[in-house]
Amino acid sequence: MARLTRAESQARTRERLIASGRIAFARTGYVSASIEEIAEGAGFSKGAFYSNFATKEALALEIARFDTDEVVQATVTAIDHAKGNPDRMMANVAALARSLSENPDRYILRAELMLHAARSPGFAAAYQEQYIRQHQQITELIATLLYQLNVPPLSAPSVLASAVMALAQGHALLRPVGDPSSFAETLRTFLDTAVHRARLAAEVDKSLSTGQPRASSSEQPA
Amino acid sequence: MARLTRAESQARTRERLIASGRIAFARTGYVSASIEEIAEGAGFSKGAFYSNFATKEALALEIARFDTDEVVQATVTAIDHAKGNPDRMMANVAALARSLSENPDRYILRAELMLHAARSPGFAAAYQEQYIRQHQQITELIATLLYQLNVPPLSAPSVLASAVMALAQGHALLRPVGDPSSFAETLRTFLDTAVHRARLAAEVDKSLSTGQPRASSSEQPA
Amino acid sequence: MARLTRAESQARTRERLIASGRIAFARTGYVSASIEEIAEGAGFSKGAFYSNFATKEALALEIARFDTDEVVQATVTAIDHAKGNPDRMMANVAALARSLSENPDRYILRAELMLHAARSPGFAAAYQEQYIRQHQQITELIATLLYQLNVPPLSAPSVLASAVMALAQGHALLRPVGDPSSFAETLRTFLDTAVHRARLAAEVDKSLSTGQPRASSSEQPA
Amino acid sequence: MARLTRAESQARTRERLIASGRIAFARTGYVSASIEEIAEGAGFSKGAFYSNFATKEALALEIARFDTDEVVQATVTAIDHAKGNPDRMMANVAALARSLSENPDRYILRAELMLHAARSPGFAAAYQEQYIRQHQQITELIATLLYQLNVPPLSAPSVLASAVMALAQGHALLRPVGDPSSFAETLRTFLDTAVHRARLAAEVDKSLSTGQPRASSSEQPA
DNA sequence: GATGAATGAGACTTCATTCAT
DNA sequence: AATGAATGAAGTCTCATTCAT
Repeated sequence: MARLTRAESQARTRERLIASGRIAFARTGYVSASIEEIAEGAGFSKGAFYSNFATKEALALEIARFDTDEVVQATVTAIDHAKGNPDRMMANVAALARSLSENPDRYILRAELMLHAARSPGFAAAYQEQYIRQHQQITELIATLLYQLNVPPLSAPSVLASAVMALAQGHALLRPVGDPSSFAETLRTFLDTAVHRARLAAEVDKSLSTGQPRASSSEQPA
Repeated sequence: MARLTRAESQARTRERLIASGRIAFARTGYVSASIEEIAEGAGFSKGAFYSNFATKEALALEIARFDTDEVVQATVTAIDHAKGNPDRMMANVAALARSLSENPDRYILRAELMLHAARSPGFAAAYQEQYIRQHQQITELIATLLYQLNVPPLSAPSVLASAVMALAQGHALLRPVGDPSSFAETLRTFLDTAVHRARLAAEVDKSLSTGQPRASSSEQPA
Repeated sequence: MARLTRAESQARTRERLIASGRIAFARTGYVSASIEEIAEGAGFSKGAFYSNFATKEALALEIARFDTDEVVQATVTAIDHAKGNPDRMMANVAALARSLSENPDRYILRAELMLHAARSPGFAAAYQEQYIRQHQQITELIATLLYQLNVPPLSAPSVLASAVMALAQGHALLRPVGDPSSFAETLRTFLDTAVHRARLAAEVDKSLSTGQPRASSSEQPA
Repeated sequence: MARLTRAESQARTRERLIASGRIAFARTGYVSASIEEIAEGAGFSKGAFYSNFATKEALALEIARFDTDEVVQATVTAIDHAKGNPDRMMANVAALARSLSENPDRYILRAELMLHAARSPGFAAAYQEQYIRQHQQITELIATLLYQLNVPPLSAPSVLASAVMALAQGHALLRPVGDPSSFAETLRTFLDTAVHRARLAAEVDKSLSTGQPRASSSEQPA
């Protein structure tokens, strides 16, 4: 095996601590998760933690960065791989939503971080940067999707992005108290409806101009 | 002033502790809020707390009950006061959404409780009861609203209730990290759209049967 | 045995913690002495310590107060018991010096506190109050002594008080590095000299007026 | 510039660490000063520290040696430069006292070391060697001074040396708690008094033998 | 010789909880 | 019922020291 340089070795340590931290924060909560638990989960001592992060909050921030990177990357990929094809785009977005919401830990973790942000102004400011990055990317995803579907948006894409993010976040929190509904499902319904409506609208325009009757309006949900 | 009986006096103490607990849990977080802080906020000592609640979790549960009672009561009132009038119902629901989301502390508190539920099976079971009560009431509110608006639902009312609750919850969490969007606004948009669509659908049906042209489909958002 | 009231019981706890703290600070040093060590020395748990003192520094301050009280009290007694008699006063002061310097722990403790004062402005301000109390009392002791001995002072009594306190403090610190000299001895020498000089001066005055020779000036040290 | 040899380079590192250690011990205290702080102050890493000193205590010892060397050297110079002239000697001693006491850090540092000596027998033994060197040198300074002034000593010069060292040490510790008096001032007073007394004594002897009146005894302090 | 990541003991402090008053 | 002193476990963080690079 190739010997790791010192820098590589430390980067590995950091990565493991971050991974362990994500698990610990999600499982135990930001406040309750102990440095001991986090370090041990990564296979290190408490001291190693403090060699890599000044405080627990510093780790939380790094986790937020990591988490954002992942989501942004996945979003970019979803857009790029669709290559302008609306059907592929729909499928990609649905798959992305399912994949993200399939692991509720991500949203539990986010809830922890957001609650911490509500109490720590410093952390809030730093976390905000990450939030904005994600929000912009999702806004772009939505705008692209709507454009490709040729669907006039209900609201501005950035507002829709907020709504989508809130919905995903909220769903994850409702689950532990017994709510069986799923964000991916809800989103899927909206997407299908939007497409259906787009197609329907075109059809209606045509039928209006020819005087032919169309499908009943009860099939056209919102 | 009339002397309070022993029972009344204790009930008062409980109430104050519950009120203080809501504030403390929202401000400081469930884990970080100390019994001392809660008791002091109610004007009592730690001992008084333990005379009224076995543990911190027992208080959390009582708080959940209280919170649910408030929301259920407000929902019932919103339905009843509409007296079958769709416009009044629309206004009531919008007002309810605004009033609830105006105080983000309620949702911060709920996030705390939901996260705690994710870790404490006992608490989760107990909180679930409360959640179900709210969910049923909101389902009824939605069903009633849709019925009065004569709008065919996108999904089952109970699923819509979950979505609405998730959206409200999610929005509250997004705020501390800088998201400026508002749940009440989002909901309002949906409501208006739904009404618009309902009216439009009726008009379309009519125009179709008479052959008259209708407003362009681009005015029909989703 | 008489049952202790709650207040009495806590006062006892405080006293024991203070006593234990004095020992621990002197033996182990202010920084190194642990709350555990202090509490255990008093027969309590760490928690009991924090029920009585907010921080280690708060204990240090209480110790300073206690220490000052003792010294001030002893000084007052030394003055009062002399009842204006110069010989008794001399003996009292010498005894006081011996008794204080016989227990070097007091000065070790003081050195710890003074060093801490050099680093903690808050503590310095609070300790200063105690220092001033002692200094004033010792100034009074010295002024009284000089007056009764009818010795014109080398400097202002308050400056002499500083010198005496510094000397006592310094001697205690020199001991651990092997200096065998003693503050009490040094002070005794000064006192005897002062008296001797006072007597001598009177004699010289007399001899001058009668023309009788006196003892050689080489017997009159400084 | 000439390349430093390996040995020279290491000597430089040691010197810097010692200088940084003096500052750190004085500023932060022996116990609280961290190796990191010391190394960083010297522009090195912790590793460099441990390449030069086995433990923190080893550095303390080296610092003690350094400090002693400086004082001894200054004392020797003060004696030598006086070249037997009493007035110059007086001035030199006064200047030395002022220069030493002008930087209270030296005495803060010494207090730290002495307190550490009180707790570490090994360190005490080693520090004692340094103390003795200084004490002997100061004893010689005092003896020389008294001889040149032709003043019969109050006590043995070595005892006076202890007193002077204690006084200097004590004064430095009293300062942080607000004592405004100064060792240099105190010493100056003593020196002036001693000289005055020496001159006076000579005059008195003369006046006694001639029957002439002399200055009032109240001008002759002790 | 110098670096600094990692260790692990130990520090101060907080806090849910108990219990005598 | 209410108080609050005391407990003791647990948490965050510091730091002297080691050792591979």
